[in-house]
Amino acid sequence: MKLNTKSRYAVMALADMAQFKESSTVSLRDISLRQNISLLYLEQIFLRLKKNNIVKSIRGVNGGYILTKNPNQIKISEIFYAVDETVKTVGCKKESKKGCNGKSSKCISHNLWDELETHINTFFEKKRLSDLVYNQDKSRI
Amino acid sequence: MKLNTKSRYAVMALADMAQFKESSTVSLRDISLRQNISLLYLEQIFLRLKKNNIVKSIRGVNGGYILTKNPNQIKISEIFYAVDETVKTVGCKKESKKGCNGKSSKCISHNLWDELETHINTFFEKKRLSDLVYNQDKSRI
DNA sequence: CAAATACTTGATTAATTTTGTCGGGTATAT
DNA sequence: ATATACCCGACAAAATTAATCAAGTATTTG
Repeated sequence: MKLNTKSRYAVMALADMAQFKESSTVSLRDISLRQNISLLYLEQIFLRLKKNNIVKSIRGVNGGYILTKNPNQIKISEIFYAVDETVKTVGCKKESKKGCNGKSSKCISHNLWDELETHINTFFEKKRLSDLVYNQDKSRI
Repeated sequence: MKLNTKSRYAVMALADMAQFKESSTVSLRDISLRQNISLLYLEQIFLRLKKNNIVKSIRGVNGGYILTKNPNQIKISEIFYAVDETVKTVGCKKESKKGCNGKSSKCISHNLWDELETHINTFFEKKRLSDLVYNQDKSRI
């Protein structure tokens, strides 16, 4: 199982914003430099974050992005949802008539994967952006 | 985050074996038919399971594979380890001198991903093959 | 012993997904 | 005006996953 960069970068970038929000807006260029993430890729990610109302944008010189809520009100799960990251553990489509393996029933391990999905999603539901910002200095290298 | 088929098939196949173990050995051909998994792909998977001592093989006619332990002694985590499935949430190598993003320190979200990894691995450590076999009929379609 | 079954192994290919980049925009402050 | 910075769809490169192929070896059974 691997977490993709899109969701990882999204969280990193938002945490960065939460941390460096002295100025009202934060430009992607700054985030790009500080977090070492490609600017063009960040743009792609922030379009989605904006569509999902996690940030709002201000155009033009001195423009940038602002968090729409307090970091303690932003769940990691929302961020993941915004960038289309979902936890997929089962092979079969839930809607499909046929079961996981083309048979008429659930595959033998179906329930396990369902539990796993719930287990992971619960983690993301509990965690908030603020958990990163205020704790991240606790155990640096 | 997506679970790959290799680990999913491995668990399915082993659960199948645990369930249909009337005869002493179970052939991959049977598993292939029952679980709808490519025989050739199964062979690849079982080589790894064998190397990791989760099954042993008997060649020739009436041959097949046998679980080396009781299903209640086989952790899902061992199975995953055997087929090289690991949970990877962080971008940076743990050994590398440089931090996650080429900087000298851990990235801002590093601890979160570490926690996530632990959270998922704990799940796999707790679950055993027997949990699948004896429960799987509880809520079939 | 011949034939069928079933495991063994490394290499290679096909398919998919991820990870970006590109090119052209538009809005705003100075 | 011009520089900055967001906006957006399409596209391409890279990596990974999933699966197949080819050519075996061992064992049972008639």
